[in-house]
Amino acid sequence: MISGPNELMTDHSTSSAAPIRVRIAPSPTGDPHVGTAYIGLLNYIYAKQRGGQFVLRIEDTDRTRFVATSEQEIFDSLHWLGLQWDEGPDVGGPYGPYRQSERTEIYREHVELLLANGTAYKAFETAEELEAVRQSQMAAKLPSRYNGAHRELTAAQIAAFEAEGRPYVVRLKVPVDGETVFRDELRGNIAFAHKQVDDQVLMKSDGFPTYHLANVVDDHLMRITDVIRAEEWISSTPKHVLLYKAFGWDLPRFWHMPLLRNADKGKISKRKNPVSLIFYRQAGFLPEAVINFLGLMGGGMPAPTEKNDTAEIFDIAGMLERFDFAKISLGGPVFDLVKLKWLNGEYLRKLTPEAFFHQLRHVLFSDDYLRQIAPLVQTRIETLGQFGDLADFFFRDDVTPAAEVFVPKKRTLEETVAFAGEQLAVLEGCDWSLEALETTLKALGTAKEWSVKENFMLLRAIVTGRTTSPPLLESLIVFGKARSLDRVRRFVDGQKKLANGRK
RNA sequence: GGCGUUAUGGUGUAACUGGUUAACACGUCGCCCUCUCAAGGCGAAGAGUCCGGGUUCGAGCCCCGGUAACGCUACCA
Repeated sequence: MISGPNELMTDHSTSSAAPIRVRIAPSPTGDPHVGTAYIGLLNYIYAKQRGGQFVLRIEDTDRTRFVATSEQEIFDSLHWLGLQWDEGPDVGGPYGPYRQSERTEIYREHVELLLANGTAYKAFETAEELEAVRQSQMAAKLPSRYNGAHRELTAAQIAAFEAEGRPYVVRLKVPVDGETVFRDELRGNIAFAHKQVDDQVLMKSDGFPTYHLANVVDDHLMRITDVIRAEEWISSTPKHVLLYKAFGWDLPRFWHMPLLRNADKGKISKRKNPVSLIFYRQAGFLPEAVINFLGLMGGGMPAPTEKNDTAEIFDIAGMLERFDFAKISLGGPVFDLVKLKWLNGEYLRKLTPEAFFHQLRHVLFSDDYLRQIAPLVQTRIETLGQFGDLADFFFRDDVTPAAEVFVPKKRTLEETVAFAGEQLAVLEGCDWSLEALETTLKALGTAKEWSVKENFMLLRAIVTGRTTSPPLLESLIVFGKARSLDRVRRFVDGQKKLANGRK
């Protein structure tokens, strides 16, 4: 029985008695992401339109990618955008804790339940062994999937492995035959044959759950009624459905939202687009404009139909009034920076002169920012009037240096641009501290046989637009990782475009 | 490779339950305003709705078959 999205939509809008509860579950693994804001906004709107609750949960089960400062930055960025949650690690709530790393005992108990009822099993292979299997499968052009070697271990075998003290993971025992069908509220029914569903690891050998387990357990325990998340989760939804069944729990509704895209249509990524909310804040985008723009992505709002119709300009209140989840369009929208800038300009122009001054004063020329810049220039100028001669790049958006400025004497344009690309790559993964920047950059220089001078001068030219500037590394730190990377990325992209144009 | 999702100008969206020359915004180009640049005003180009069949008096909307893009394919989320 196939039912269309519309039918699905209407059958719960009137019935569902449980109070609506939704959540976002960002991972503290780096800068707060624009995709988190997008999904966060949608969840917020959905809950508030229905008198429901919006929950923020921190998905920090991956300790290898954990970034200590990230959680606070997620809070700050979402608040900056005007999103507030009813429950979360910082505000508490009746279903806490809201940080998954503090719920490990809960997951452990739940895994025991699955082990006991036979819907999960222990597997003792090492990560290396699994990787080898995967490689050979790929080489043989077979679908890479867990081969199920430890699926039917006897009690004696398990006891033996455990006696050895061998670490193990717990896997979901996906039925061999049949299929799992679930409803996506925007698309209708989606079916996956069980042959296609892997025996997902639920509990890692370090005792932490994977997303799949933690997410299902938490959503159930936190009484989440609607899971509104990105489309990339569709393929793992059958695993989640199987888990709900294994526990004997009711399913939430699933809404998979289209993925934000780069201009080349790929899933939005930092290599091709600024994705850090910190970037948007520091670069002087107004939160109202960012929210408005996000609200435009994927439809949902009534569109303007007549000339000079201003329906495209709206705030969160407007979205609460008019946003319609049934009208979401499913094609992945391109995150078009050009249109975002236009919108931002609209908001800037609407500001009163006093409010505009306030923005300038507190965003671009904040005391905090100036205080960090001041020591970098103090010994290098003779009148205060020269400040701008040296520090202009801290306040500019476009510093594009000419080839004469950035290409070292003994290098060609091509190899220079290529090296800048290498700089970008290593900088992306680099901790934004003096020591880390210095060792990372120098290591790259050594590897590619670029002298420290060539290396640093190139980066200086890219970031400051000049060959003379305050100390490079200190400047990078003050200017910030998000904006510095954006500058390098734009430089590399721009030069590549020029090169293509010459061909 | 396997599975899944999606498909309207360059971009974001619109087109009521199939009904006249596919609409609006961004961008682009031109003109006006103007000391410049923006803003603002006016105007233009740009899609025949991924392709091929079918149903129908009539299809962007329905059906069938392709194609392409994207996503997933981890002891990441």
